[in-house]
This record gives sequence, C-alpha cells and structure tokens, in this order.
Amino acid sequence: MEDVNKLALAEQKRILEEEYSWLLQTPRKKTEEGGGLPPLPNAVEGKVVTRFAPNPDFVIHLGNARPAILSDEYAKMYKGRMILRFEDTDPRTKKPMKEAYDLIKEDLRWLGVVWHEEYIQSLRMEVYYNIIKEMIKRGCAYIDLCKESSRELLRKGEYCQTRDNPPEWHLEQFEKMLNREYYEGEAVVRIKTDPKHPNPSIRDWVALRIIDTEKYPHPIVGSKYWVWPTYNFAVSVDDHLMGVTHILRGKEHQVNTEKQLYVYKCMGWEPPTFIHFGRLKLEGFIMSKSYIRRLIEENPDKFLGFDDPRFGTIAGLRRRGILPEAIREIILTVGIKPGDAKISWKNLAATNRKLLDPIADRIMYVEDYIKMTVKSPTCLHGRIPYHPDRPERVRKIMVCGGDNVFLQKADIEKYDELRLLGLGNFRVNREKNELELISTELEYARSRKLPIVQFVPERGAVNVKVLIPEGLELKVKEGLAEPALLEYSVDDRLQFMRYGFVRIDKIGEKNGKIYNVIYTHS
RNA sequence: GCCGCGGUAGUAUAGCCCGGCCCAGUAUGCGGGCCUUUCGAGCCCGUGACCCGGGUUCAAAUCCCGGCCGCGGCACCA
Repeated sequence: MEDVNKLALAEQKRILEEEYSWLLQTPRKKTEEGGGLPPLPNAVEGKVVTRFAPNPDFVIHLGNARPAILSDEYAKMYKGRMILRFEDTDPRTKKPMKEAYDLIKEDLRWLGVVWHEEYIQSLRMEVYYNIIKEMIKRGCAYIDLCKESSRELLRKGEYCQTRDNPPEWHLEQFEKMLNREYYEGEAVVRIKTDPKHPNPSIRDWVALRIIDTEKYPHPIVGSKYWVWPTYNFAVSVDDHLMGVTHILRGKEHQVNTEKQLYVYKCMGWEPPTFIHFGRLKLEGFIMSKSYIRRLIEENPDKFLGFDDPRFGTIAGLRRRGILPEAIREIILTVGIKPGDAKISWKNLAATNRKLLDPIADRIMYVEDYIKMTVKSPTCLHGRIPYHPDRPERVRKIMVCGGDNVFLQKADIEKYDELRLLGLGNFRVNREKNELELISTELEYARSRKLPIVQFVPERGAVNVKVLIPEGLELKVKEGLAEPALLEYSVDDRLQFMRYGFVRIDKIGEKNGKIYNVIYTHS
C-alpha cells in the first residue's frame, strides 16, 4: 500500500488501468433497471414478497402511495408477489370507514399497483388468538390485570405482579377475556420484553386489548369480537404467516420494528428485511387524513370531498389531472433514502406536463375576453390541428366578415397587429372593436413576429367554468371555449392554448352545456 | 426531557458503506438562444450545492469527534 501511494497519481492510474482493468469494469453498475431504484438487500429473484398495509379509516394520500408503489416496484423487479392487507383492528379510536376498503383498492389500481393476495385483519381474529396462546404457553406473553397502575409500574421499570404467574393461569385469564368476563381496561395481554428497556414504550408492550364492540361496532365484523390485537402484534403475526420477506415503510415505524422482533424471537421465526424511509411532503397540499376529514366535516360547502383537488389524497391528485405515471415517477426518484423529502409542486407539475403534453388535445379558450368584429371581404377557413404532433387531425373553423369573435382583453390591449391562430393576420382597431384583415399567410406573422393568439367565435361558443386550486383556495373563473370542446367528456385532459392543462370534471346544463374543468397546471 | 434517524444547488436525487476517477453527475426550476400556426413541448447554452468546526490521511462530500439544524418515536393508534 505504501509503495503504491508513493507513486504519482497519474502513474497509479496507469498501472491500475493496465493491470487491474477488470477491477474497473463493473464496480458500480448504476441503478437504472427498475426505474432507478437501488437493489433490495437480501433479495432473491422469484422469492421476494412485499406488502402494503393501509388502515382503511380513510382514503390514501401521496405519502401512503410511497410504500405502496415501492413495494409494487420491488415485487415486480424481483418477479415476486405483493400482498394488500387492511389493518383494521381498532374499531374504537381508528374506526374503519366501510367505503375506504374499496376506495383504496380503486386508488391502487389507478396507480398501477398489482397485488396477488388480499387480506382483512378483522377477518383473521382467530389467527391472532391462536398465536398469542402459543406465546403465553412459551412464557413470552402474559395477562396484566393491574389496570391503569401497570403503566405507572412500567414507567418505573417495574411490572404488574400477575406477570410472574404460570402460563396455565394466563391461559385461563385469556379465555376469560374472550368470554367477555373482563371489560375494557381491566385486562390486557402484554409481550414480555424488558421492563427496564431504555425506551419505555417497548417495555412489555400491549399485544391484545379489549374493545367494547357493542358500543363501538366494527364496520365489517360488528360486535362479534371483544378482544382485539394491537397493530404491532397483528403485523408481526401476519407478516410472518403471509411469508413477507421485505417490509418497506416509513421511519415512524422504526420503534415498532424493535417491538415486533420480540414476537419473531419468541416464536422462532426468521425476521424479514425492514427498510425505513423518510417522510414525504407535497408542498402546498394538505396530506393529513385527520385534518382533511375535519375540513370536510366542518366546511361541507367549501370542499368537494376527499377528492378535492386541493388535497394530497390520491383521489384529489387524480381529480386535479395528475397522471398515475407521474406519481410513480416522482416516488421512484425519491427512492428509499431515510431522509425526509419535500416534493415541490413545480416538480410534480413538470413531470406530469411531460406525460400530458403528447396526449392532451389543444383547445382554444378565452377568459377576461372582449368581443371583436372581424372585417374581411371574404370568409376565412381555418384548419387547426387538435395536436401539433398529429397535424392531420384537424377541426375547421370558418369566420366571415361581420362575424364576432372573442379574444383575450390583454392581447387586444397589448398588440396593434396579431395573428388569430390558423386564420389570418389582423390589425386591431380598439375604437371600433374591430379586427381588420391584413392577410392570411403565416409568413407575414412570422416575419413581423406577430403574436399568435387563440380566439373563440361567438357562434357556438361553449361556457366554461375553470376551478383553480391554490393552496386552500379554489378560485373560479369563467370563460368561453370554441365549439370543439363539445367533443370531449368528463375525465378528458386538454390543454387550453396559452393557458394551461385542464381536466374536465363535470358537464352541466345551463342555457346549453357548461363545462366545469379543473386547472391542472401551466 | 429521553431514545432513534438524517443534513449534497430553489426543489428532488446520484456519489458516502469499499477516501483519490467529483474544483461533485442528473432532473426540475431560473436566465438566454434556436425551433414551432400556443406563454405548451422539443433542442442548445448558461446559472447554481457537499450544514458548521476540529481531527485522521499524501488525499475527505465520503472515515472519526463536537456543535447546530431538521425529522421520527416515546398509546390498551396504525
């Protein structure tokens, strides 16, 4: 080593290249495959099993989409399987929303996530009961009858004296819990960890507790069960039984991982590989499920629902006009690093725009418009392509002398001469609100660098209402579009020329059709 | 407060594990140009970052220590 280092750098390099070129070959074969994700640790092709495990208490948002998409992507990359599991074991404080089960699946399908198995935890209660009985027999779990005082004891590094009773006693008590001989708070099942563990939440954590389902019925299983597993217990059992090999989740689960390991150890199960990534924020959007819920409940007239385009829910982004591929692309570039990521709206919009541009037809729309009369000795026939990449697909627009057209007021104020897109070049007469035809050749406009502006003929103009989400505001603008808009229906995405991309949200009826569109981005 | 994890341009990310190919790559944004029947797209040029301070070393974004800042957890929630 010393010898080598005495040589000049260039010399070192030369020798390296000549004699050890094989070392340089594939030192780091970059991530490219699989959309740029780094390889998954401990992964074997064909054997990888991932899972996405949402709580069906509400629809999912962009932050939830991260583990879903990453799990999907890795399962695909290694030709493995992915599991969808609904974690609905708290009918009391995180009461599941009955519709959420289907809404989440709809969002996942839309995102292109493919899952091979599907489970609902509230339908697997017997499984958890059986495992905990085994753990009690093995002396890894116990029934705590100290009620509130156990919390205090554990805080001091002590524990409820029932902990030392023999397994048989605990088994009996567990049956009593199941038979509803105990009420909420009177008995819990704890996993024996270390009562002096530096992290107090890890000390003998609770595996099952009683929830009065007569009072808090579960939307799927009603009042059938009295004893419910906690998240940490149900997750450990299911991840093992379902053969999950890789768990991708946020760093808020780091401590949970440590708790869950006690179950694996007691049962002699091999733990999966855990990967924790940072939090994901979307700048300017509300992501918190509980906050969104509250906003909707408190202002039912101000918000359009959980899919309001101002929300960071998947449904909201979809309604806004964001494409699923854009969401996936963003999540893949963010990757699995442990640091937090704050995605800027500009970045998401740019990614989306790149995908939208080739598929969105172009339509002319004006807002803050002014009516102008065309002065022309003849009728003008415009042929305007729906999309610049496909010039053969055109609509025809005819404007004759004396016809009225609507233009953006700003264009009229700013330019003395301009070209109406596809039609001809005009001189602006502001006194008379007239447009005097100069010529029709594009060359004229080019050579004189005239602006080429959109316009809407008065005849057949379609009413449009544009909803513009801006933070917590939803601005509403009204304008007019050319008749070609009538060829499109709800959910179609368009570009209003010189205005921005929009998604058709609703088509109403009010003195003819009125199109409600949502402004996606510029 | 206690435990844990992070800090690369406006934003996101690569490189950090295995120190020299990095006066730091890419995308987006921003500025300029070209092209174009859109203020969109595309192409070209430019702009701009290793949190701070020590240490180890011939050599540090990369290793070590300290500080600062940010985030997560501390439930009979998930």
